[in-house]
Amino acid sequence: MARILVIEDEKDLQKVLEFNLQQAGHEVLTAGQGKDGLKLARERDPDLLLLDLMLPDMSGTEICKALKKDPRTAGIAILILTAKGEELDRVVGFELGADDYVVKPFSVRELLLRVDAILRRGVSEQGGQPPIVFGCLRVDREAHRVWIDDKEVELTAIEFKLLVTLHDRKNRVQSRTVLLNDVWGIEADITTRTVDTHVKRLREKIGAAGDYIETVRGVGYRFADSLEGDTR
Amino acid sequence: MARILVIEDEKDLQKVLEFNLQQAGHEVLTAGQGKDGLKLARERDPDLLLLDLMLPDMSGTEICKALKKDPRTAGIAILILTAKGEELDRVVGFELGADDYVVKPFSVRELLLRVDAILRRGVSEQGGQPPIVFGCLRVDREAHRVWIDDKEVELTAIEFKLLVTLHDRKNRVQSRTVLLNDVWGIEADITTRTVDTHVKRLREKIGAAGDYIETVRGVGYRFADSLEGDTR
DNA sequence: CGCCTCTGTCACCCAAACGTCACAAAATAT
DNA sequence: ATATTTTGTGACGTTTGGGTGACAGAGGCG
Repeated sequence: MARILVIEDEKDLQKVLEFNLQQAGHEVLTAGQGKDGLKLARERDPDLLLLDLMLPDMSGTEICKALKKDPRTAGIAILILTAKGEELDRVVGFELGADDYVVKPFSVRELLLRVDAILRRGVSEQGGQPPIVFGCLRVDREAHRVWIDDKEVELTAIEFKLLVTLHDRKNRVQSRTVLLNDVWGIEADITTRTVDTHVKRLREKIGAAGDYIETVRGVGYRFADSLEGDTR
Repeated sequence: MARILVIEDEKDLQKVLEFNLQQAGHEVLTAGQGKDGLKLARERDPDLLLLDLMLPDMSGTEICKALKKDPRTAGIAILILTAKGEELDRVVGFELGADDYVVKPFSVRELLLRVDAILRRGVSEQGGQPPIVFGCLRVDREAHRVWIDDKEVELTAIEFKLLVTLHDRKNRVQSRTVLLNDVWGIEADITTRTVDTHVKRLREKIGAAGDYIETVRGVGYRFADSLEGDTR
């Protein structure tokens, strides 16, 4: 299961994609315009973007560029939907950083297979992200290992994901709802102490680095953005 | 830059591959049939062959065999393109001397990455990859032989490939999905204990070196990156 | 100062994940 | 053809991790 953003102005196609992707067990976000799409991409941090190149307000290539330029969104895999051979040529070189493309008209089945192919690699192991080194904390995403002051600590899968997620959204408060959604991949069901408990365990395990995770009362949790001195 | 021969009967895919490989700076030759392909391979001596297994006139395995048998063409690296469901040949192709295979549909980016990986090895040439010597473990990739403490152990084809794959991705966790795709060459349908079982058999056979293969609960398996307690 | 809400903490129980085994199917050798 | 090896799969037992609810403590607000 992954979070997939579809940017496509043609309503029919949008519906078809949405339905089929959901059917395949994915969470689907949709946008009919480039501007909305960009905003959604930044806010919701999807795993994969299905991008129509021909949009009413801006070209898909611009979107592509914009996303790849920003480190926070550069990790999003992009699958381009393109209609014309001419467009194809420009994109195909992957100068834009797209992972794959499909030429319209395509069969839905074909598309789904490609989506799987991309997610198979992308979701679990994206080496494209910046390494995590923050104060006494060091994280190897690919190895799934964490060190505090050069001493390795063992985190469980969820603890690891929680840490990485918070760190990647440094200085932005994450509500429990958002965390449940992104780390656990479940719908918000806020009556539990699940998040708190895991934050507690995480803080405990990472010792000194536990201070980097700040509680924002009434809102959620936040990874500190700088080491000592407070707000600038 | 390298010279790459593509043997693929599906016209669309052929075009896409040709374009992208050229874009990546390679010289590309194409053939739609096995016979033409063999001829080209002999005449032009490419560095790499992208080989579809399902061809109109002859099977890809035959081509593979023919090329590997002739010392003049035995040095050509081969990357097999195989469709899902087209069984066989993961092991067969491997034993025939293919360097890698990719399951259709693949993302173009993924393919390009693999092509690069193969060519990179090819540069240093000589059966290519760095030799595997790690602790008490020693592996001869070409001879398909494995020693533990100078004592040879017999591995089956899959066990061997599993070991090599894990080792080549030292210190990077490989999920079962990825392993199924890369070692077995099948789409991920995880409801089985296939990977576990093979890891178990492998660990058993390689004795002391079994410890090098670490389980990362909730994620996958990982080959240790150094021998003892490590920091860094 | 007191109340109320939100968070930290703990211990328990269940379920998911893994290791292991045995067996059947498939491939391969004889 | 039969014998043997190799592989995939379902069942089972074990372990670990994670969700839950209760409770205490802290922080905020009037």
